Amino acid sequence: MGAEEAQTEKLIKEKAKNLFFKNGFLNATTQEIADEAGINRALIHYYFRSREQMLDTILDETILEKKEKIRSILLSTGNFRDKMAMYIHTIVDHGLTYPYLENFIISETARHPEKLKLICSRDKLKSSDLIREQLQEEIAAGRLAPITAEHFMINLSALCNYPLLAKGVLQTIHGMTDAAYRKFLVERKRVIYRTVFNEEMPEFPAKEELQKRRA
Amino acid sequence: MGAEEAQTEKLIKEKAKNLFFKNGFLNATTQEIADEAGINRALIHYYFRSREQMLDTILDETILEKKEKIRSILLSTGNFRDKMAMYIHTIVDHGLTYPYLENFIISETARHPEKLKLICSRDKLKSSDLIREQLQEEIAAGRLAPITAEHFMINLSALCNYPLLAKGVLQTIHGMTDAAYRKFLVERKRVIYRTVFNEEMPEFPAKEELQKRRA
DNA sequence: TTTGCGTTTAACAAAATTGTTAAACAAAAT
DNA sequence: ATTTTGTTTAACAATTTTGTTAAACGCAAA
Repeated sequence: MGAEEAQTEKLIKEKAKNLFFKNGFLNATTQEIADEAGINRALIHYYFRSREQMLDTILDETILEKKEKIRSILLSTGNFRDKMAMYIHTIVDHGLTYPYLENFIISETARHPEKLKLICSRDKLKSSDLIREQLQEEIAAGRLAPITAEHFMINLSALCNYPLLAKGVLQTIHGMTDAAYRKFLVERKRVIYRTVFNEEMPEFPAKEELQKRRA
Repeated sequence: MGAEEAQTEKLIKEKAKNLFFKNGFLNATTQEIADEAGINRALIHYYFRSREQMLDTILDETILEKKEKIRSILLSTGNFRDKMAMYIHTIVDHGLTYPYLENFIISETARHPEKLKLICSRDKLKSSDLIREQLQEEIAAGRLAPITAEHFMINLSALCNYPLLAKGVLQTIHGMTDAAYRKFLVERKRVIYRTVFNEEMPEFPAKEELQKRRA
């Protein structure tokens, strides 16, 4: 053993994440997950006790991962616009991996509001709180039209997340292949920045810088 | 019967729509729907043959209703910005009734892509096609920063729909009651207009005008 | 009244999904 | 070699969910 210790458990989580967050199969059965991972269905119960508990685990992990990325950007030193550019990059790139994550959160928590409360109660500061001060500076300096931190943050979330959420719909309407969709998302980074700030996105953050952050 | 002819069928559809599109119970069972409508489960099969077919019916109806509203606005005569203001009003107001509709579409069609193709194939023109000409005029006249019709329309969709999609999440994070959420959505109409056009939203469309359109 | 028709129901059947258990298996420790 | 420990499996049981059917009901027309 040793080497394979948590191997299978990891494999199951990985494949489940793919089904739910990458392919948007919101109602994947334990059997389908087992098939995807090439293992027996009972194994899922061996490692996670129940389907429910496995779901909670992978959801928790994935949300935490994304939230950590966001926090580290919003809490970093640096000027406001660069931070926001970084935010856009990070969210959109994350969405390239897990386009349906937000969608999953939304429907999962519609059914189990207590889970959402638990998730939210863990971080004391909302992301809008983390940008409020710098945002107000920007506005005071006349570099940005007046807007509350909440609306600003929701604008940004909306512009970044919606194209991910609606992946299937957008691809079908505009007849995009997967490659075309990826290209479209990359374009969108600039569009989002322009829409929010009404000016071109600076080249920073450089790709190497992004790589570092992502690691 | 006569009077009660399609009474029950309508009731079932109504209640199902509430469960799915208003409350976000994406996996509501036929039993839950029956309970909600205060009728026997078998009735649902009597009227719709199967759960699947009932789902298709109410989804079709609701999408069509929303698309008709959008089309009538985009195809109406009138200047570009007023149309867009009307669009924002309409989408957000529709979302007050059915916040989880988009969410439902997304996850339903992730599982059954052929349904999405069917829905999309019915209208030959995408909404981005309907605004392209006027949008380009605005840009040519220097009243709007250059942007493709696709990105513009997706920006608008994102800003309008995301706060609806994420209703539960937003309410929980910001501790909003239902009343507070409604107020927030109304505020957002102006925010969206400002974000897209970088200027205040005109008072038009007047409330009466909106009422007429909605009817 | 009773006949007929659409509606509604309860009871049953079938299928799908989840959860459990005991036994087989493999690799490391004794 | 055999015992131990953790892993994997197949077979079974329980539950949930969907779909079917035959009979009861109520109202309108004959």
